[in-house]
Amino acid sequence: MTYGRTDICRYDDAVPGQPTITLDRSSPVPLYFQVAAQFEAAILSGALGPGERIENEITLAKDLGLSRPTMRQAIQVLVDKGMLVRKRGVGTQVVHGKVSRSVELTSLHDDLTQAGQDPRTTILGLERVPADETIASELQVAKGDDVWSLRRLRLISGKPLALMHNWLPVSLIDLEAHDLDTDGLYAVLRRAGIHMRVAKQRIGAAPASAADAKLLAEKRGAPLLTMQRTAYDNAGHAVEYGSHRYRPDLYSFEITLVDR
Amino acid sequence: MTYGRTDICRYDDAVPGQPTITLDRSSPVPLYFQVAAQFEAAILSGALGPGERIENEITLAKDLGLSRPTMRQAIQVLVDKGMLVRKRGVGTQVVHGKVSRSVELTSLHDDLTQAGQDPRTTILGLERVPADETIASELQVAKGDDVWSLRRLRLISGKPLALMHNWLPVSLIDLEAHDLDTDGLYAVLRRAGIHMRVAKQRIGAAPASAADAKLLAEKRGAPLLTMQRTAYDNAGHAVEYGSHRYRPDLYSFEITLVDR
DNA sequence: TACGTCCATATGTCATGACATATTCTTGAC
DNA sequence: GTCAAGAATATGTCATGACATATGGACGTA
Repeated sequence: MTYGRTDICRYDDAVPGQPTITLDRSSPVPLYFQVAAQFEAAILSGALGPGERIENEITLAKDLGLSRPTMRQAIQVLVDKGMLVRKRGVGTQVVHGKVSRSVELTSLHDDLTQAGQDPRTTILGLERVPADETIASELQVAKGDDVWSLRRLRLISGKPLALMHNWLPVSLIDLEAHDLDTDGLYAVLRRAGIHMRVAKQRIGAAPASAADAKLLAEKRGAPLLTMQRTAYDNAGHAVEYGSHRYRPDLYSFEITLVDR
Repeated sequence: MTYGRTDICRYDDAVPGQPTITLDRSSPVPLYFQVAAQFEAAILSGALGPGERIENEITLAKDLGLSRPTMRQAIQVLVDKGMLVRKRGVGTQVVHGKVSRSVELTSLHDDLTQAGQDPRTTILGLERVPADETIASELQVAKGDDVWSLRRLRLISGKPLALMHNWLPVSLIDLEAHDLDTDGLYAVLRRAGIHMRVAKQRIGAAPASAADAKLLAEKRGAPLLTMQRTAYDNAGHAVEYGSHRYRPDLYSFEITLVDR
């Protein structure tokens, strides 16, 4: 059997509950990713329920016309996401418990948009300022060097949700306030060809200062959820440092941990 | 060249900065894991500094007598941990910025012990109680079924750090208070042959209640960091549900996110 | 009936080989 | 001297094959 550039392989499983997988070998999207995405969709849609076992790797690979390593790689993607659990000698099954999207390398704006909300943003300030000790260290620039300072208030359904303060190296990008009105910071960076690769976050809690309280419509001293994040690009250079405050009644962090 | 059961391969690189890797093919520890662990040690010790490039996969594999997929798998472990960054056509390098241990599937007790602290625990209560709606749903048992209810106060250097409330299915294990005096809950579970595989956490903030405040030596209404966690074992069954409160001046969560 | 052994099953680990593609450097032409 | 084409390099993806090992059930024996 020979595969042309536009071959499409379909695999209709007779077993009820097993999803229908479609492969497009002409697509630039890797095969393992195509398989993983379709299994993920099946799990999220409920076609594959919690605890349900999927076909074994070898059979799946054969039916789809793939090698076992490729099939394994596809399954591994979902195991890493905490959606599937492998049991040696037994098989692979969907995890119990409701599957929720885990914390990924996205901005708050992305998160909210994907959740079907309609986030709005007020720019409180965009200016170039000299980096203090902390900012210089996080962004790997010299103390006193100019950096962007961006302060924003994020609103959801008209209610203030988060107070965000970001710092970026001026060498990286020319920020314009009107770009940030409609899109999130990360969307602007992506358009400029800057892609995040690694980020380190610290999540804590702190009382609202008088200024915080006024902007977030809370009382002074009220508990706020805080997050500091430093993000790095492909080259490993610091791209952004942010210090944010969230209203805890409107926002929380969800994380899925997988032991390997 | 033939490998016996006790062969030891060593690889001394002439390039400064490249770590010395020792392989033990008689060990039950997978080869890729041995390689990854030694690279990780080299990075954490500073022998491999931020931004430093490591040898390419093919050369490394050849020098160590491994296949490329195995070498790749070893590197992938550290890429997943956010310690290495791959750049196609260029090479693999250590990420910039200080490398910190990311949030893993460990308990607070494990975290503190590893950090060289000396955590102490006070058991506030250990009893069997009927599960309410929330607990029953999280632990996948019927509402009203008996579950363990465990309340503990964690202290560090004599200061109260966290107030922890855990629920576990009674069918899982027989909990004894004296076991929990010295070790953490997760250590007790591990000894009983119960291994966590996946956990879902939600991190937020809330004001201290009067009872919280008294136990944590804070004022009523003071901000507390909160975390709810449900952990699942190999089989995908819920093992533990916990609702915890932390003093934000003494504890925060650190997370490393990696985009793939 | 209870227990232990054996076997089928499915994932875990590892080797070899091949081609695709992004990146960077070098070389050559205008 | 500058820019573009091409070569070198290194990771990304995929196929094939083999053996190791944990799990669970079936079968046989005491």
